Amino acid sequence: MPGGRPRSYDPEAALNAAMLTFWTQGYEGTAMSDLTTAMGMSAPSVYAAFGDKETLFRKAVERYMAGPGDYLRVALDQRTAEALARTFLHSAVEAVTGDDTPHGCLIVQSALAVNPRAASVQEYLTGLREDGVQILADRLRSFPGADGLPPGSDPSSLARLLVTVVQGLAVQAASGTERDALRTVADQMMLCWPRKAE
Amino acid sequence: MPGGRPRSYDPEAALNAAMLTFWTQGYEGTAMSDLTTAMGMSAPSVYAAFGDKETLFRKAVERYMAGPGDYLRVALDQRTAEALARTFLHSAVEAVTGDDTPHGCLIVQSALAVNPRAASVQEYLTGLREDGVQILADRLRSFPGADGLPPGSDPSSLARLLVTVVQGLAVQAASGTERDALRTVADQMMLCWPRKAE
DNA sequence: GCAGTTTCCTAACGATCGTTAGTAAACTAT
DNA sequence: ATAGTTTACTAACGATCGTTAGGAAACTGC
Repeated sequence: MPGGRPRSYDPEAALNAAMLTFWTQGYEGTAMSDLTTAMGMSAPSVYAAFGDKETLFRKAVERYMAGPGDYLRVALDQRTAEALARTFLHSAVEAVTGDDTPHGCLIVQSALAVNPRAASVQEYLTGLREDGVQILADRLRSFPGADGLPPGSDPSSLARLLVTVVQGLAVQAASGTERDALRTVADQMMLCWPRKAE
Repeated sequence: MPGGRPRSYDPEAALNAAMLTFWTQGYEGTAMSDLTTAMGMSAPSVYAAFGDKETLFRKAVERYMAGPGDYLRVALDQRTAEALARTFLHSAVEAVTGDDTPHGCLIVQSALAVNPRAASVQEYLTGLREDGVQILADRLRSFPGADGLPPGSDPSSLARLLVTVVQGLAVQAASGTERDALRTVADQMMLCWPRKAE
């Protein structure tokens, strides 16, 4: 089983560079020439290794969601509904204003301003975000007794409100709003999170 | 003073068509060919009448903010802080899920996924959104006594929270989330709006 | 040495991007 | 009619878009 010419790039590092570029500029705002420059590869090598632009984008999104974009996971591991909300908001703030990463959220960044030609990408991303709402609502419902929401609260509505706030945070982070301002938003949101009357 | 050949288009209607196109596809997602088709004009006529793409975009934004995008104005006219918040959220929901208009917000739609080449457009839109936060905060501070916020509340934080929620609403509306789901988000937000203890 | 295999890159593909000469057409005033 | 003025349109500009032939280069096994 012969070996052939060895690769001159690191696939992990190349995919990471592609992810960072999409994260900064969004799907449509990123040109193949931007990607080849960032990845340090020629265009034919990119196509051979990762497929066309949309396929590469989906791989970059998967990597994002398994890494810096996985701020939902930490929240789901919390033991009370309130801790879930607080953790979700604050880890989102940190994630969208990271010192070593682009500001904003790759998913939100690529979801808007979409040309009809890229409709399949938009649908893909919308699905991911709606999945998030569902997962969050299910988890809010799952807490037993005192760990859960106070009686009368609507888990779906609260889940969607949380996701809405996080998307707004992502918009502002991408526009340059300071991390501290966004922390204040998260705190303000938690000030009015529903609690049991004591 | 001679007249010359008469115009064969209505400048008002043409600018309106351009606004709707940018609203749907964002600044970068809209090609000049999309605009000429929607406006019913040839490219040279568009350039003669409105200038280049960025100039036309700014005129479209001005028109948007004076018309369907002016949901802040109604809120500022309210007589209490709580009514302001409620009106802002609900008129935003209606505006971003209009039956006769594209879904989403033109400003948010064009603010993300921006190629470095269009940086000037991004700065312009960010400025508009930060202006909104400031205006909202000032108005929240301006209500006298019982009409205003309860003691201990931070007008700036609440203003930014409101804008954050509205931006999240715009993201979801553009992605196809139903109007009723967004109304629920607005209601849920108002359920936890700070009130005086009674 | 010589196949066989895999990756490399230069160069180009057709399509579309935003933009603009250059000219024909339609009006008013003399 | 004719000159003057304004608008409309065809056709093209150079640049960039995403994508791909086609062939040289670098490895393994014989």
